[in-house]
Amino acid sequence: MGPEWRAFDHEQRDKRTRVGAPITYTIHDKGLSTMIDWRNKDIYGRDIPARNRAQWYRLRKWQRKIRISGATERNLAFALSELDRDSSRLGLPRSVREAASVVYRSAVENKLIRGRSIEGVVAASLYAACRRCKVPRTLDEIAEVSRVSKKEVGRTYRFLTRELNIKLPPTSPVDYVPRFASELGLSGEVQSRSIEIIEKAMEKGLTSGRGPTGVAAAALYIASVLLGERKTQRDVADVAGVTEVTIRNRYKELTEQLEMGVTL
Amino acid sequence: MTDVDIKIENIVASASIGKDIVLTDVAEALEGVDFNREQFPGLVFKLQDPKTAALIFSSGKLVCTGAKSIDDSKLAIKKTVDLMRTIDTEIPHEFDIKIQNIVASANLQSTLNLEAVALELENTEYEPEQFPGLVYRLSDPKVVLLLFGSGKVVCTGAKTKKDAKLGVENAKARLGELDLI
DNA sequence: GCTTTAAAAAGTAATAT
DNA sequence: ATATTACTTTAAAAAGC
Repeated sequence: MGPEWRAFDHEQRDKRTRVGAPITYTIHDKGLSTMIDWRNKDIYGRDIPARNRAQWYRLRKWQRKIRISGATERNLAFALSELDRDSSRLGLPRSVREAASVVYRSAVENKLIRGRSIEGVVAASLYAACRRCKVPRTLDEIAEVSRVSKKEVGRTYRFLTRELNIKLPPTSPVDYVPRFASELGLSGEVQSRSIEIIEKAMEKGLTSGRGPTGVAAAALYIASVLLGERKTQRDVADVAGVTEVTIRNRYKELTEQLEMGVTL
Repeated sequence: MTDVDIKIENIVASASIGKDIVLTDVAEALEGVDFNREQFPGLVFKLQDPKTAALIFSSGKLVCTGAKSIDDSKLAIKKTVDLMRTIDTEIPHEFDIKIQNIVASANLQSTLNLEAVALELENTEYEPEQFPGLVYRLSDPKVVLLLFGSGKVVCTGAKTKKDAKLGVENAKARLGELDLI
């Protein structure tokens, strides 16, 4: 995973360099930039002739706009670099990263960044995008790669979804199956069986209030045993980020309440 | 219409004694006191009967939590202030007590499919990854309910027992209207 | 927003036996 | 492997950072 995301990261960094978007460069009014005095004086402190005042005001107004858009672009560039970093560390495809940037940009357009950190809004946008794209990451995983706490990612996510009217259903355990199965090296048959188990569980109300990752982990564990590709609870627990106790609890509940025979 | 039994689990009340308090004096004279000004400006005093905790501030205002009934909450505050008066005899005998929040639990006697409730019911938040309960914000009365798959409910934010009960009843009625119960 | 208090719900986690 | 203990969420007040 190392080389891949590094290459990804470098590609993005190079792209940014090519388009010349400043990331960390502090732009003060140096170099080509010229201050337009806020008093009606020229650079020698002389009053500006009345006939030139109108033009002076226009220049001042124009500069204000430039300075503001400069800060906006600088922040957007920083946000996008954060998004690239988080996304690559999570091994997310470009489409998800782009979906997240759409959420972030609309957050900016709706002035939702005020009082919040760019990192936090980026992390929450990415969390939302992952869910929307059906490749969910847990709040813990998002918090791990960003330098935002789980609490703040969750809080900002709720704020964004509420303010931007983004309606996302709770994450389905089904959406975790492909990723977990892949990391465990489980076949497509096991994945299909897991999904069947989860759907039956949902119909019988066995998923209400339970963590999606725990349900997905238990379903994968059961399916792996049923189809002769047995994985240990420890291995499944590790990829799903839950404890063996949780897998055991879900496993018991599913085998008891669904028609499955004891396969332990 | 739908009679629901509510059990009050906790009450938060506040009061304002008309006089400033020297917290260090109270801390030395009473037992069951925790006071770290750097950590929190209020002095924490735990009363055994009614089993409550009071936060006492130098301004003479205090907060009482933990009581299971409005009467207990008021009694706890009076007992606490009586103890404070043994240190400062100038403390008035008359002062107002205001109930700020009531937390109650109830049982809808019917399991709930939370993912369905999340889809149909308005003003809800359901994130099972974070918490097993579904958060339902009611506007009339203005309370917040936590709905669980078991049918158990927690209602908080009410200032009267009537509103706590009404909150659960209105939530139950709404769930019934949407065929979610 | 945070700090502190109390309490319920049910799931999950960490630690003890 | 099971039994505790503890933390997640909700509301509200207090004084101050």
